[in-house]
Amino acid sequence: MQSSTPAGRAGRPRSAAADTAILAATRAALVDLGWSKLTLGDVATRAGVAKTTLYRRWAGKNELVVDAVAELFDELELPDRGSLADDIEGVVLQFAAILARPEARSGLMAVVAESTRDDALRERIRTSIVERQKRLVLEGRARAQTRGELPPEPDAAEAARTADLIFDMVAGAVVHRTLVSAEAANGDWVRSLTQVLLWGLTSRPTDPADPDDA
Amino acid sequence: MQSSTPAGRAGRPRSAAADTAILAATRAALVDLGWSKLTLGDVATRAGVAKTTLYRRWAGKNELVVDAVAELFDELELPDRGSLADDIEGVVLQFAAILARPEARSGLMAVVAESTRDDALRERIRTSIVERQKRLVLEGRARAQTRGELPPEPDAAEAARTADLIFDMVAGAVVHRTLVSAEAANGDWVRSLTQVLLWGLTSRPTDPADPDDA
DNA sequence: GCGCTTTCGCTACGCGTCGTAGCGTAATGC
DNA sequence: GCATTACGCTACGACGCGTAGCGAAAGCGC
Repeated sequence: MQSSTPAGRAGRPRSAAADTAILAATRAALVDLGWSKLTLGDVATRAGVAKTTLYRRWAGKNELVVDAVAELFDELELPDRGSLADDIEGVVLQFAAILARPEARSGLMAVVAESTRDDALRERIRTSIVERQKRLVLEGRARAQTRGELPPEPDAAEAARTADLIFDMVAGAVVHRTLVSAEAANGDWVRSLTQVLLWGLTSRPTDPADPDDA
Repeated sequence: MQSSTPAGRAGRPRSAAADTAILAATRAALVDLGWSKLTLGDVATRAGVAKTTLYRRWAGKNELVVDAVAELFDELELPDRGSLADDIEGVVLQFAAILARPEARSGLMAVVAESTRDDALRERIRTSIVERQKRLVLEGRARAQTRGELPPEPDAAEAARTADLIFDMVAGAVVHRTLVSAEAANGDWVRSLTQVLLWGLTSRPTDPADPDDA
């Protein structure tokens, strides 16, 4: 986020209600118009605020949509379903359900596209969306380790690399399936994905990062 | 593509050179300006053609960029490197190299974003990019089967589903790694990815699509 | 060669959005 | 009450969009 109380001092405080109204209006506009036809003037009208107010809080369309979309992914949870496989399937289905919503589809990909030429924007996406949800991988692994389904990781750096790999594979596969291949990430598909992932991670006889076994 | 000879009959033929010049100019503009600041007027100037000529051939920015980017992915090849693991690593590294180029980064993600609200555009992407490169998966699997690294697939429908899953996982993971996580898909990472994928696919004791083993 | 057909380059236009400036007003803290 | 900041509103120049209309060029069939 970026508002709350600006910092220390006096003057009229920024309306917190305006923030939520603007972000909700942005999502509504994404549903109705999509990214390309979304205009800040329209968002301002929907939110019931002046266009200048919007520009005082966000630098432009990119930053606004990042914040509007980021809130969607905070819904993700990782309830204990008893096994690592079921945990993975559950969270992947949640992720797929979010990506099925039009405000997430068009908004997320568009800002990622813009972020390829805007380092500040990419960092904003990373901190407010990606890194924020990487907790799910860490939590799931830790839970699986206490269950005994995964061995403890002695090397912290290697553990971090593996977590990043898993995140990229899961998130990337679901995004590619739903947005590029344009097919639903239904139960069957998620089960297959989980199967491949689980077997690939658990049945390693040797350390894959070790070059002498390749 | 969409031009060549319009169809049957007389009149001045469309300049094939103009097509290639326009697509090259589009990629150059993507490098210099990115998707959002790319204008069709600028592309026309770079290509040395009139803006009206451009509109006679492409409906808009989306279709133009799809065609311009699609040509990049036709470079992908699958040379026989002796083993399935090496084949996978080779093609993934090629794919990553293409995605490292700025014209592919911003262009591809942007049109995918637009395609979430434009079925015709999504179909254009699928036929001219996605389905076109799925050949790599099929070819790699066939080669691995003749090597004896993979068992033959009795069920054709199941084989197609598996190929789609692999494609979504590989393409999605590389895209997510390079564009969202913004880290290079270098040799170490590709080896880890291949390792997980290979173990996940080969060490299944039973049919994962069969519900009675779940 | 000659005419028919289609493309091409060019200019000009109305339309919509952008992002900002300026001003008066509203809501706080001290 | 007074300084300070946020807000709503209006107006503005700039720019890209996508199209229309024109004369000229480049092929094909005869």
